[in-house]
Amino acid sequence: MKIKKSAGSDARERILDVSEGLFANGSFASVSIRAVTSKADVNLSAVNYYFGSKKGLFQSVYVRRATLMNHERLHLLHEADEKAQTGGREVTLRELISAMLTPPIFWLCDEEKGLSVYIRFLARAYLDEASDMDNVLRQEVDVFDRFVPYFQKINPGLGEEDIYWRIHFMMGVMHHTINHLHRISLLSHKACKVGTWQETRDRLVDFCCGGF
Amino acid sequence: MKIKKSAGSDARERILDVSEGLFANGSFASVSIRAVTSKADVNLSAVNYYFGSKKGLFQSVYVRRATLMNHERLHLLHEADEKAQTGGREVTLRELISAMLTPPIFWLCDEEKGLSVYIRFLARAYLDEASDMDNVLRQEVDVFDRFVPYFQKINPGLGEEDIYWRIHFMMGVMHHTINHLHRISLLSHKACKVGTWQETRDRLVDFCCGGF
DNA sequence: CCCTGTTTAAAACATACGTTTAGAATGACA
DNA sequence: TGTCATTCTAAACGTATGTTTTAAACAGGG
Repeated sequence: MKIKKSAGSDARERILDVSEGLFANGSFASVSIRAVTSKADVNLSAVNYYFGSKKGLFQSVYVRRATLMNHERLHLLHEADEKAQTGGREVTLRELISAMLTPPIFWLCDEEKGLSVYIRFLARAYLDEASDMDNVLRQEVDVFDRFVPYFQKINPGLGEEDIYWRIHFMMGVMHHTINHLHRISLLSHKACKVGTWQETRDRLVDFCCGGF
Repeated sequence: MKIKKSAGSDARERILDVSEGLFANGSFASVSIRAVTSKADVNLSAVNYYFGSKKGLFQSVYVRRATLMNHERLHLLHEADEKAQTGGREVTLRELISAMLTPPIFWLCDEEKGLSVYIRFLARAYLDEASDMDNVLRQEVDVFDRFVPYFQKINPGLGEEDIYWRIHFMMGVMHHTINHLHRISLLSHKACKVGTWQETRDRLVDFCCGGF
């Protein structure tokens, strides 16, 4: 049950990398510790040694990058706020939505750094009961709370309830886009191709701006 | 490997009902045949007897209701088309979107008939690699194809590609709404409550109409 | 009634799973 | 160099899994 947090050898990191990938493609139950350890080229007991349990591993995969992503969101919000203040105007709806969606979409499309895997992991983790995702959400909720006043300033007619519903919907579009990006070509009989991440992000932001 | 299709005893139906519920709440791998059979109060071997395998069971759960739902969608489309023709006008965007979203949302919120369980099952099945969902999608794709000309007539400026992207986004909002309906109250600090299905549907359709 | 096909039942099979244990290797520091 | 905590390894444990097998119960028509 003891969970090590000290500066791990690279074995620990390798386990996180590998399991992040496997959890991104399969459900919690369908990914076995043995699959993880053999692919990470570490001993079977390493997972239990470093993370205490399979569930501990899963949560560690989440934690490793979550804070950074939400930090990026707040950074973009802050940037937009500053730019608006110096320009003597309000933050635009598009800036707000873009601040929320750009980090995950950007990460998603950045194959090089392996962040894309994490995003797919995240989107899947939302649905998996095995991972205690209410705690996960709480971190995101805190971030979204910071956005709410801006939405209200832009559209004073909107109640808090309306705003939360729409944020909720937005996350829906995003997670679905993430999880089914490859399927757009099937759905469209190959008419659609997945382009750059900016293209995807713009389409998504367009859609969400319209929704708001 | 033989799959029975004849008029089954109610054991077969009971297995479908129970596993539909279990698969709606957990991943394919996390639901065991033993959990299904014991809850359905049938013998362990019944699943393999009736459906050949666990995967066969999963697909049978899907097939049992899929055709009906897509039929409802087409029926609503047809209805809207007729009403428009007699009125001497075009089918509206809202009618189109409503035709696509109403059946699943309606089913989702109809606790009585147990259809809601199927919708949650469906939304989850989209993400589960264990179930060969490309075949599943093909059935939906055929239905959506019937909608495309209408979208084009409403907005001739839109290319096929744009339309498929937006349909894709719409499905995203819907599946997310379905899977996380209970979470809206957490996200909003209990400001939002889940009301009637019409209310949910209207919010959803509003959002999607805006997106289009 | 017996025969035939279908359905249910119990048991066993082989394998895969998460976890634990006991000990070897390693490396830092005295 | 010897000590000690940390890291890694190999093996085993107990349990749960999907599936198969064998045979019993059942139903309907000749």
